[in-house]
Amino acid sequence: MVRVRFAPSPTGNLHIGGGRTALFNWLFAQSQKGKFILRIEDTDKERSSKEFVDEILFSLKWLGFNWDELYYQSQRFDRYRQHAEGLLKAGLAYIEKSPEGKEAVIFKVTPQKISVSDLIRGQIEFDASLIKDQVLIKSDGTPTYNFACVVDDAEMNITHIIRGDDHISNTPKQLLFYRALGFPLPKFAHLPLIMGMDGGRLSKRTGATAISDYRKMGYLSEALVNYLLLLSWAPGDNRELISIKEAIKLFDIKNVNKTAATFDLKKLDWINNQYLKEADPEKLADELIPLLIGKNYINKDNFDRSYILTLVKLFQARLPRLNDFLEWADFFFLEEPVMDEAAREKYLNQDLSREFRLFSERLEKLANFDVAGVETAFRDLIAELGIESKKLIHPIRVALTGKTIGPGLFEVIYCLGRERSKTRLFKWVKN
RNA sequence: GACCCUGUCGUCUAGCCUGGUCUAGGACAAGAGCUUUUCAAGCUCUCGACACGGGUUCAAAUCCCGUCAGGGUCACCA
Repeated sequence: MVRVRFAPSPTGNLHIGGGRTALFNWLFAQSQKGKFILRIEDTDKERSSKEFVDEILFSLKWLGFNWDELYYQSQRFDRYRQHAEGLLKAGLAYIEKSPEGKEAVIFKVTPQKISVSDLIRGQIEFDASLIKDQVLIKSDGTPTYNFACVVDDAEMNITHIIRGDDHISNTPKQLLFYRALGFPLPKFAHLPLIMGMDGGRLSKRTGATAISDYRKMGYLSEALVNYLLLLSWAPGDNRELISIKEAIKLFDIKNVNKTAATFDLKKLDWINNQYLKEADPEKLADELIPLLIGKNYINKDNFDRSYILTLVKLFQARLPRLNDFLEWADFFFLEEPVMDEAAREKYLNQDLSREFRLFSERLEKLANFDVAGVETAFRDLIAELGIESKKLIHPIRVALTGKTIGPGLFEVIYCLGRERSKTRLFKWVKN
């Protein structure tokens, strides 16, 4: 039975790299019908916090990676201590006293060649004579990362260790512990790192790093997972949009790339838009409603859900991020549209009083105020005036929305309603 | 600096294992155009890569060696 684990340290939010490591572990477990274990590595009491634990758990759930078992290293100190004692008795470790008289347990490294067969990279050779003796138990009584990690992975029967590239150099040290402790060896797979657009480490300077930041910006978890998946794996048939279900069927750890990948927000935007197009408007509305309330665009206790649903449908196909709706559709919620000055300059710097008045009259007289009716009213008017439709369509859009871009004008007018449309047009009519 | 990993369009990648079908395919971005209504949507087109040098071979993106470049690790942090 395959058992993998994701072992974050609660010293910060779950970041993009961690999310991707969790994804590949979870995916591998699913594809092998194995178990996905979550282990919180909170041995550093100073830097760990409950808030980060909660945040990490929340983000993992949001991404859809549910775990089968959950452990905390802080609750297992006796296990590490016990194994350290064993190594001490076996003469494989020794005690070192600090000037204050505190004792640390140190592992004696014997020079030797060590080789690991990595599922992604193949054979990797190390020379243990370059590795110095390793601390197992620090003088404050807590275990070091590498030691706790080995004890846990062995006791939790982890069969495959899938983790970031940055752990390659920890591997020989851990291997030495496995041998000394007499534990069977798991298989290793080291994932390539994710880099920022500047080629360096993904950092806050080069963009958001926390998974939760992406959630707050309006990325769908399915889209983010799809993007992360593509960052070092491909199905091989040029497809880019892959549901997690398909990924489970197609995934093979051996096909994971070896090269570090650069995180490209533009591509994430594209993928997110693809998912937004197909998303259930009801769900999108659920996400948006609290945000609309927060902006005072709608009243918490009294709003028209079906109206919001209509607007979501109008915009969802063109949004890179769901939250862009707040800005792009603001004119539906504000008393007056926020006017883009450049747009006003370009389209409303002429006297269109006559045209706007005539159009308003047509809207007024409309028997069926629907999208088709609005369009007919408009087409009839420009035919009568003998002008090109674009001469009037852009100014009307700017007058109604304050923007030069947006959904089709007739749908906008229909959703805005007869009265609001007329009122906004009349603002530009001179008597 | 030492050790380790990696090197295909600006970016993500297919191809590499099992050399010829690769004058290297797809996607994002960028540029151009179309869409008798905009565009951040849609459609079409264009630009654009095998890091470099040797070798093996009839034949190399594919195999071997070297160089260079990028990244990672060298904590009583995880």
